[in-house]
Amino acid sequence: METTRRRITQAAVELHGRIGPAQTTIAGIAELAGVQRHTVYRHFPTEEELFAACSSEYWGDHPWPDVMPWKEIGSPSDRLTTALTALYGYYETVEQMLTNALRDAATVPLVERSLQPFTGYLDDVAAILIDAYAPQATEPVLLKAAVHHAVEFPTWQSLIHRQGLQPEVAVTLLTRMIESTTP
Amino acid sequence: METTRRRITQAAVELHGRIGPAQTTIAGIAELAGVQRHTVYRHFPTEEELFAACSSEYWGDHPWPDVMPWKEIGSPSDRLTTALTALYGYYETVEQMLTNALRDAATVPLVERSLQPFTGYLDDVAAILIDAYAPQATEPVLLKAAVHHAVEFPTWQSLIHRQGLQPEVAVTLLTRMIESTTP
DNA sequence: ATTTCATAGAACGGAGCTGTTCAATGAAAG
DNA sequence: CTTTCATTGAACAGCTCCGTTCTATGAAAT
Repeated sequence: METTRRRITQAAVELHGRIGPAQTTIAGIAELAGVQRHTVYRHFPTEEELFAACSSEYWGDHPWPDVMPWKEIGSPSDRLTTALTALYGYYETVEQMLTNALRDAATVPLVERSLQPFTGYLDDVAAILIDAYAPQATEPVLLKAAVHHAVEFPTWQSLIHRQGLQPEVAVTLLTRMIESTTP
Repeated sequence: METTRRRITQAAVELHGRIGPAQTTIAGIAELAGVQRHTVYRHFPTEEELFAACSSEYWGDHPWPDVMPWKEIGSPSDRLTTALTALYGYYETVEQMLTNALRDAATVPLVERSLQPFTGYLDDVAAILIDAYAPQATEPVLLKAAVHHAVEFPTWQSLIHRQGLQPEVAVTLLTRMIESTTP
């Protein structure tokens, strides 16, 4: 039955967000799903398939901000502000999961693999932002580093959570950093 | 015997740096120290005492850069550059341990407690740097956030490792970000 | 009406870790 | 020389997880 499968992946996603993938056990998933451990193994013979199902499930529910509209924005500053604001709004909604997943990626190889599409997306975002500034860039290395840094989730965590900035203020600060690398 | 105790704490520190505190087991420590598990329990009845011994051992071997000289530097820019450069050099030497400890702090309460002195040190550093700029600061909130962000280990990780910047270049970039908050 | 199949429920052996206990060894201190 | 004490080595019960196996139930498909 399809509903059983979904209850399992939903339970897994729930636990990944609550305690993190590293601490999530098959036993825990089965219990939360109200299912026998055995049943989990039937649907997902390998952890790999389970992780894949979780990724689909989660990213399906939390799609990344669409980058297409940003490409239409000619002004580098506007493009940057728009993209960063959207991205930071998105981070608010996926905070728990990203916090746990990025933390556990270092210890659980499967988690790192599951994050690769997201990492690729961030690289795309960064490339689009860099492109806008590229023509006038006098320090391309610094520009690239600054944009990639701005786009990362740990940077959002630092500025928003630990430094207590409002998202718009954080965007302002990072915009200044990035634009300090262009004339 | 005192040497046994030190072999135990050294083994523990070694494992904390290699695989992280969260994955470090008493059994593993005993084995690496070439000692019976029992012996570990004798010297450190509670995990708390073991962690305390590890902290002393590690911070003793890797003392934080002295902040006193920085207070003598009148120029805010010079003070900032000097301090950040020293701090970033220090981060190179404690990278593994900080990477693991900060990651595991979220899941192992004892690790978080052990890190509090270090966190306090970073706050001191930030305060000293902010002080230098404070008189001319027109946006104190931004200034404070920027300095705290610059001083954090995750920021160093991002700029140095993931963005691939040279330390001096990273310092330059962050200096610009910070100084963009003052006239 | 019968077969098929997903699931429940229970159990197995194996692994790794925990904290504790016991007896044996050996070295240093009195 | 004798006592004290740190350490060894081995064992115990306990816990949680793993992956697998068996039987039983029940519902849906044919």
